[in-house]
Amino acid sequence: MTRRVSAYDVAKVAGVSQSTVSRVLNNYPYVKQETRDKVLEAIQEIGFSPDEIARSLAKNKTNTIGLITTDISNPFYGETAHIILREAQKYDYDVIIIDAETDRHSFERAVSTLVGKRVDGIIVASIRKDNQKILDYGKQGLPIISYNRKIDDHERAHFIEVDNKLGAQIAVDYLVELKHESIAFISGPMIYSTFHDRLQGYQQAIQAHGLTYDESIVYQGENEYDQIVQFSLSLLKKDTHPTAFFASTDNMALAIMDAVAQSGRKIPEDVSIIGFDDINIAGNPYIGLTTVSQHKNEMAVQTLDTLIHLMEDSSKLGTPKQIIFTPALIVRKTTAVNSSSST
Amino acid sequence: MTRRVSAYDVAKVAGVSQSTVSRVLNNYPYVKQETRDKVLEAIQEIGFSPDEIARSLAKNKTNTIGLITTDISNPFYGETAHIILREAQKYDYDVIIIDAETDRHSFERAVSTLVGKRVDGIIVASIRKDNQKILDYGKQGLPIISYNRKIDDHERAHFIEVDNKLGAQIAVDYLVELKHESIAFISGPMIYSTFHDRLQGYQQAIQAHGLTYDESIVYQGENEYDQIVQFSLSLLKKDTHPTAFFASTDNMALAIMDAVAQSGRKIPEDVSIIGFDDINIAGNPYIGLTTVSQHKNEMAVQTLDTLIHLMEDSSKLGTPKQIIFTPALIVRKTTAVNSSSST
DNA sequence: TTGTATGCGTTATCAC
DNA sequence: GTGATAACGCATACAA
Repeated sequence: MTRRVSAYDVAKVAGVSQSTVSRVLNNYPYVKQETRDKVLEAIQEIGFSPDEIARSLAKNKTNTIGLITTDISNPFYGETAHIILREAQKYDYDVIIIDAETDRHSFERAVSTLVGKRVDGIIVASIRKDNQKILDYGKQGLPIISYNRKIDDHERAHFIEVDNKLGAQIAVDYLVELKHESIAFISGPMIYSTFHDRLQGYQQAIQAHGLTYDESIVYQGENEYDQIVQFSLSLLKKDTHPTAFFASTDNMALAIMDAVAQSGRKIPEDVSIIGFDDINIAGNPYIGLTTVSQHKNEMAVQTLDTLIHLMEDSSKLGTPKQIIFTPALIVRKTTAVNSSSST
Repeated sequence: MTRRVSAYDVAKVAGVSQSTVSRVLNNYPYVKQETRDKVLEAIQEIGFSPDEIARSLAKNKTNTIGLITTDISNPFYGETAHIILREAQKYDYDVIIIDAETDRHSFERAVSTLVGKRVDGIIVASIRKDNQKILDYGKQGLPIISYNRKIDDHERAHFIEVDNKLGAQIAVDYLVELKHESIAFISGPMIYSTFHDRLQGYQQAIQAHGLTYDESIVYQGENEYDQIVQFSLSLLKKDTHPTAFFASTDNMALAIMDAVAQSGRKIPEDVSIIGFDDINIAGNPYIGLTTVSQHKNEMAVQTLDTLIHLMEDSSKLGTPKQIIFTPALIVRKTTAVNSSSST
C-alpha cells in the first residue's frame, strides 16, 4: 500500500506551497485565479483528496455527528435514522450510529465513544427519564439534543417530542366516540417519558369521559412481544372482554393484532385497535393500522436542523431549544363502531 | 468552552512525560507498575479521555468502518445494519452509515466521503452488478466487501451472498409440490445480482418441472409498491389467474398480499404467496409470510468478521474471500395446496 | 496574493 | 523504564 498523496504532493506539482493548496481547498478569497487553476489541475492530475482526519484535528471540527438509538432494526428508529442520514448529508455531515442497550452503562459508553471521536454534536433517540449526565455535556460545549423522549429535569435541555399526553387523549376520544366503553391500554416501561406521558393521557381521557380506570386492562410490563400477546389473549378469552385496545407503539399494536387473530375474533368487527407512531408498515393497506402520528419524519428533520444550528453557533447552547409537535390521529381500518354497544 | 484536557495535562499532574502517558494508554509492557498507577490516577483525577482523532492521525487507523446502504428504513437493511453495529462494537469499531441513492454518482460520492474520513474498511450492502471501481479501492489497500449482492466481474472481489438461484428454485419446487401450475413471479431491476439470479432460478425451476415460462405473469419493473400492486391486481382480476405468487423480496410480497386482499380473494385458500429475505415482520404471526431465508443475520455477522480480518491483515487483501450461504424455505401461513388443482 | 512556520493531540523512534 | 523529539496531514497567524 503506497503512501496517500498529500497536499504537499499537490503543491510540488503545481509549483506552489502547501498553504496555497490549503487555501484553494478552503475557497479562500484572495488566491489568484491562475494559481487556483494550477492547483486544481494538479489535484486532478495526481488524484488528491484531503485527509479529513488531519483536517478535523487542525480545525477542531469533525463534521460528524453521533446518533444514539437502542435498536435500528426497530422500524421506528430505522425510519428516523434514515431521515436523519439524508438530512445530515445535505449539510455535509456524516453520522456515526450507535445502538446502545438501555442501561446507564451502555449509554455512557456510547456517549464517551462519540466524545472521543470528537463528533460535533449528538442526537439521542432513546433517553431515559432519569438521565442526568446529558446536561453536563451541554455545559462542556457539546450540543446534545434528545429526540422523541425527554428527561425529568428538562428545563435546560434541548429536545424535540410530540405531545404524548394529547396523543393518547385523542386516541381515547375517538374510541369513545365509536361507543367503546372498555378500552385496554398497553404501555411500556415507565422509565421513558413517552410511555409515562401516554399512560397519563390515557388515564385522564378515560376519566374525562366518565369511564372508570380499570387497572386490570392496563399492561405496564416490558416491551416484549410475547408478553403482550399473552396479556391480550388473557383479556380476549373472557366473555366480557375489552372491545378496544390502545397501544403505546405500533409494534405493540401488531402484537395485539396477532393475539386477536389467535383468539378467533375479528378486527375491527369485534375489537378495535389503535397504535402510536405511524411507522411505515402501519400504512401498508394489508395492515391498515389506525394510529396516532407524531409526525416522525418532520420531527427527525427538525431535530437535525436544530442540532446544526447549535453546532454552528455555540452561543445558543445556553438557551434550551424545545419543540413539541401536535399529534394527529390517522384513521385506517382497525377501528370501527362498537357493535356490542348497549345504545 | 474550555480547552479539552490533553495527555500533557495528565503528564504534568502525574509528574511524568507525555510519552509515558501514551505508553500506559496503549498498554505498553515496559512501564513500571508504580508509574502506571500514578498516571492512571491522574487520568481519573482530571477526567482525561484521549482524542481519537489525533490518535487516528498518528496511528493511521481510525477504528471506524463505513456501511453503504440505499435505505436504512427498509427493514432488510435496517435489520442488517443493526447486526453489523452490534458486531462492530465487539471489536471496538464504530460505523458511519451512508444511505446512498442507487446511481453511480451517489455511490462514488459515498465511497469517497468514507475514504476521506479514512475508514479502515467498507461494507457495501447494495452494489450494482456493473460497478467496476470497487476493485480499484481494494488494490489501493482499502478493504471493501460487498454484502448480499455481487458485481459481474467478481472473481477478485470479496463478497458474501446467498445462493439466490437455489433460493428461487426451492420456492418454486415447494409451490409445485402444492400442485400450483401457474406461478407468477415479481422481480426487481436486473442491475442487481440478487434480482437477476432469482429470476434465473425461477425460470429454470419452472422449466425443470415441465411448466411453460409465461412472461405475462412475470413482473420485471421497478421495485415500487404501487406498481407491484397494480400488476398483481391486473393478474388477479382475470378468471384464470395465477394461484401462486413468488416475490423477490418480502416487501414485494407485502404488496402482493395487499393486492390479493383488494381483489377479494383469500390467502392462502385462493392464492399462495412466498417472499424472499425473511425480514422480521414476515415472522409476525399476524402476517405469517412463507419466505426464503438467506440467513441474513448470520450473513451480516460473517461479513463484518471477514472485514475485520481483511483490515487486520492486509496481506489477505489479494485473495478474494467469497462466502455463499445456502437458503432455506420457511413455511408459514401464506401457502397452501392449490384448491383449484385438476388432479 | 503567497510562503514560512507553528500547532492540532497523539504515536513512534530514538536516545539515555 | 523513561524522556525528548520528530512525524501524522492539514489549517492558519504572521511575514513578506
